[in-house]
Amino acid sequence: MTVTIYDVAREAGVSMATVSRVVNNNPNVKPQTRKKVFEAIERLGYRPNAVARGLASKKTTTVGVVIPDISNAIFAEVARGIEDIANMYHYNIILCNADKKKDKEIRVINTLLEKQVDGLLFMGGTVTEEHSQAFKTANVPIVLCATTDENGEIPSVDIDHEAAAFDAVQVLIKQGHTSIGMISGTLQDPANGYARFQGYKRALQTAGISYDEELVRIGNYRYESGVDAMKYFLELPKRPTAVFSATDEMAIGAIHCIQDFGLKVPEDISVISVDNSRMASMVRPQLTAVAQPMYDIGAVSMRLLTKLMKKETVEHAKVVLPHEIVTRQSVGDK
Amino acid sequence: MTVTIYDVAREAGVSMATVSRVVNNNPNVKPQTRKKVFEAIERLGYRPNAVARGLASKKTTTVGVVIPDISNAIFAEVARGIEDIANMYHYNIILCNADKKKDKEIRVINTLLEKQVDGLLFMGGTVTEEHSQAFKTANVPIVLCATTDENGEIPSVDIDHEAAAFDAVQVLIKQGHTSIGMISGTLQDPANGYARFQGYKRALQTAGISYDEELVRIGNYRYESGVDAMKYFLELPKRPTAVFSATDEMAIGAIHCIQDFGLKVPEDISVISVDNSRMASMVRPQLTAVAQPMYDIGAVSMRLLTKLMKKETVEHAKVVLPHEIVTRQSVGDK
DNA sequence: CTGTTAGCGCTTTCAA
DNA sequence: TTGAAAGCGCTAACAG
Repeated sequence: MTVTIYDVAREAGVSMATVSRVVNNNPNVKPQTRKKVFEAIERLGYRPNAVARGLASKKTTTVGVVIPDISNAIFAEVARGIEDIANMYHYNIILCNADKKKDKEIRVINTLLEKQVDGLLFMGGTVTEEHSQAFKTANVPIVLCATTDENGEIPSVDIDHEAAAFDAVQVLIKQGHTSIGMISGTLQDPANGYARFQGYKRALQTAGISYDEELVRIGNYRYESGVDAMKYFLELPKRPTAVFSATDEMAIGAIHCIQDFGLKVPEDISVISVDNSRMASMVRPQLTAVAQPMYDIGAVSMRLLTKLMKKETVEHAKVVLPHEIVTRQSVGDK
Repeated sequence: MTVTIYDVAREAGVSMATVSRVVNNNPNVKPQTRKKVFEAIERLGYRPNAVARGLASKKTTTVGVVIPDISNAIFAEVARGIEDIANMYHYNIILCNADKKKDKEIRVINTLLEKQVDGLLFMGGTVTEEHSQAFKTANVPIVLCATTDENGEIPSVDIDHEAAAFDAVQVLIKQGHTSIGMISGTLQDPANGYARFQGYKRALQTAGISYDEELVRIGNYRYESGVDAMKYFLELPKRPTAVFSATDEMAIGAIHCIQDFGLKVPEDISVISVDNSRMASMVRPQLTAVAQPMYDIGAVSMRLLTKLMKKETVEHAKVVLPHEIVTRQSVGDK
């Protein structure tokens, strides 16, 4: 039924070892022999069995990717960066959605490890003690992607979320705004939630603006929650003149909410966010945002993982990618 | 270093076979023995090696997924449907982007087959003879996802793209429009391109409207190409009063182009599309669209694949999922 | 209910 | 430059 390396060996009149060498591009094979083997392979339609190879060589050329939700544009972009680089280095990726749920994350990490992945890319919610524990029992390298661990022991690739938020709010402040609302993610989320909120507070503080908790609403990163948060702000007796959103999608919700209310962006209210997904230029007015290089985060973390898997020494196991402000049309003077 | 089933057997004072039974939930094990084994597993921190298991059992509980581009929202949604169901049936997925490029597709199909996936989900451009050939040499089931093959030999899950387009254009016609532009995908793309274009033409014909090739522009599914196409229409001496776009994203580009031009949607020009991605409700006016159930296409195709992998007999190997019109605000009277 | 024993298809010394 | 042979860690008859 299935053609094995042994069949090829017999057909070509050589040993299994020789066929193996040919298949693996080992130079120690006489060209003539190589040719014979290739012909036999062709004739028999031989297809190497990667599972058997994996068992014998203890390498699967497969890496595991734990992702919150592939249907989220932001993560999908990271995934694409990962896959492109993986592909370049001849790795395949096993993708697992874990929805930032700790239990699910731990479960898939173990499954992935059972499948003998050569490395693991983890993109999730908080990295708890339990996560670290699971990582420790893996004897393959792990890279955190778009997250970091508190104690900074695990290699990671991310942006500085706090600074990104700080910079975004600074843009608003520079335009003269002093009443600045924030649509935040859950504070349980260390990167997209908590850190960005901290950046917001620090920017306010630096500018000598007092923090008003009435001006902070927690959303769930989705469009609708941006709409809801904005609705709340608009009904405030003294509503903010600018809003900082933790994500593009909520920002777009906010913009539409403002427009539906009969006000204009940025004339009446300015809006800025962090992300700069493709959607940012797909709204009117186009969204000014701090760009988070999602594709690069994926690509760089995969590249880092390849180095780790090859046991190359890496100087910077904690890489912080730069973010930048992309000025479009949603921010104006106070 | 690594603890194997043999180590567990020794530790528990039983044979490998018994450990294997315990690990695989085989009922033929005395509860007491089972307990002993579990304790040994716990004590040693044993983690079954899925690669060895795969080699011995000839099953990897892994399926391959060939996808055009995971960073495209539409496909990401399908992927999520696939993964959710895969997960439910204890399969993992190896994800490969192939950008609808034939060579790349063939290449990843072979890699996936080498990795001994238990089944394959193919989402791509055209299914050529070469594809069929590659599928034939696989001795695992294949399901086409959001595509179909011409001769209809391969199981598949998709919507009726021609009918979806027909229905969309009908909506416009019913509102009295007779001058209807189309922003199409490339006609090389059988499903999203050609079929939708055919549906457009048939709707026109059915309504007795003559086809005018000036009113058809080919885009690349992206926002910008929607803008460009619409710009072209707006400059026409006699511009259309309604536009049918093959995808949401191009439709949104068209809407913004119309608005930037100083006209209103739907008062001046109506816009409808096929997709109904989350973005459809993230524009003003919200987009009326024919909904393509992407998540379901993924879920159903994965479900179908599980049946095929279990060698269950399936009555309908060609499933056509229903589409529906989601009326929002972008379509009005002529 | 449990153990013995062949493999699964390949890589990798080691020797020639 | 090539071959022989010993595993890799597990499953799956088969026997008891």
